[in-house]
Amino acid sequence: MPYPAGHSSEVRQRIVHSARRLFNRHGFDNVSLDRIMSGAGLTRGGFYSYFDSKSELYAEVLSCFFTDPEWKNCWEGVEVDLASSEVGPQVVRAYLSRQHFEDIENSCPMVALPTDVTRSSEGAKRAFETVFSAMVNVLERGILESETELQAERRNKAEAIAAMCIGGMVVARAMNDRTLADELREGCMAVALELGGWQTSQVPVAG
Amino acid sequence: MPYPAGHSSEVRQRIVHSARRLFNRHGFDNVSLDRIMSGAGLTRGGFYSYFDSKSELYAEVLSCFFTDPEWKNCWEGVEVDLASSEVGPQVVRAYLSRQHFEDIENSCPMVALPTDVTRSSEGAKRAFETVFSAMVNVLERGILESETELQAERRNKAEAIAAMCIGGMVVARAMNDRTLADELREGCMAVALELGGWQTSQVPVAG
DNA sequence: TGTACATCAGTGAACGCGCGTTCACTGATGTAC
DNA sequence: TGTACATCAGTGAACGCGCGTTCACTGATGTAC
Repeated sequence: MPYPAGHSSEVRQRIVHSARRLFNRHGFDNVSLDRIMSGAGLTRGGFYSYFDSKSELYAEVLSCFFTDPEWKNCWEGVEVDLASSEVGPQVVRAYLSRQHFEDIENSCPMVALPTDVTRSSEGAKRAFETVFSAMVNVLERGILESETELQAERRNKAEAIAAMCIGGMVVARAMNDRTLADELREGCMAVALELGGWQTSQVPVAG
Repeated sequence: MPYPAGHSSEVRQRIVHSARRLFNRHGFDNVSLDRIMSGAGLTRGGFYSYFDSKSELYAEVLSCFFTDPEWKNCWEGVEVDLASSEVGPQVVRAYLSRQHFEDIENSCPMVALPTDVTRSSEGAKRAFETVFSAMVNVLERGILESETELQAERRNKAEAIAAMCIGGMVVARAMNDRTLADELREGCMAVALELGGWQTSQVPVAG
């Protein structure tokens, strides 16, 4: 055993992190193994000691996002405490924050890569599903059990809020006009918070 | 003038349509000019008589979607009448329909290509913005003026509904499990219709 | 402590391939007479 | 009506390039003695 135990898993993680940064910015297909490996401090050839093919990385990058303890620090300045009863509005505010909008490299891959996943393998889609379900679970827990809402209705709302968060960010990033993007992002935030019962209706001040 | 007038614009449209089908399915970067041109019944070399570069096509494909009279027939079986007072719920139902989910080639490019646009040129982003604004305008007009809602609030709601429609479809397509995708799509439809004031709360029957 | 060694993580040249783009050419077209 | 011609839409071979993947090799490592 010429190399210390844990060496290989540490290197593997470095490759995945490098890939996530590059994939988030350029998509699956516009990133070469050269760039991924040099981002991890290695050279091209070594890749195949860790993965069987490039596409095997896709699912790995997705799965690691929510399991990685790092993700909670991705959107600086926005606290997310999974145990808190305020977790619902916290997640919505963090997800639709200006920080998350701007920080593409550390972005949630559901915002940066959804259509890449659609065109990709079953494994990547399964990983996407898991990440999405995790997000919906967190939001569902955050919806107050007050009123006479049935559980199915709460689940339904949580899914819709998640879709609005992801959709709002995806569309905002595809726009050219920053003002329009901000308006959309903040509008989605207000409506999502109201939907979850976390804030009463509030009209954004017209510029 | 050895070729009839209108010949060149007819060919140009054939190229754009071929490109739209292929882009929608495979993304901007995974489609070669060879495939686009042969889809239009031509060969590679002719492309540069119509466009300066491949990326010039991106914006063109996006802009043509809403201006093209074809789009209203894209999602077979779902009537959309832009003049109708029922246009709001009609657009939501059509957009989140099973047909639109399945028909990727004729899909709205905002669902099939949003992250490709994010990584693309300013021109493509401007075109995306225009298509999105058109959708928001239609939804806004569909929101009843009843109640004391201010105009800014209606606009805000229309944007949020559009983001939910796009986000719901994007995420549903990235999933592996068809049942989960259907649940999400229908859940978003119910919540979007309620948000627009077009339907009272309705809990989907649990399987 | 010091030396020889087996291991294997990582290297980098090489492969076949498909891409976007260019360009000299072809041949179908409407026109002139 | 028929023939010669100028035009230019479309062709397809060629270019340079970067990619994913392979593989014979290197050299840093911990171990044996």
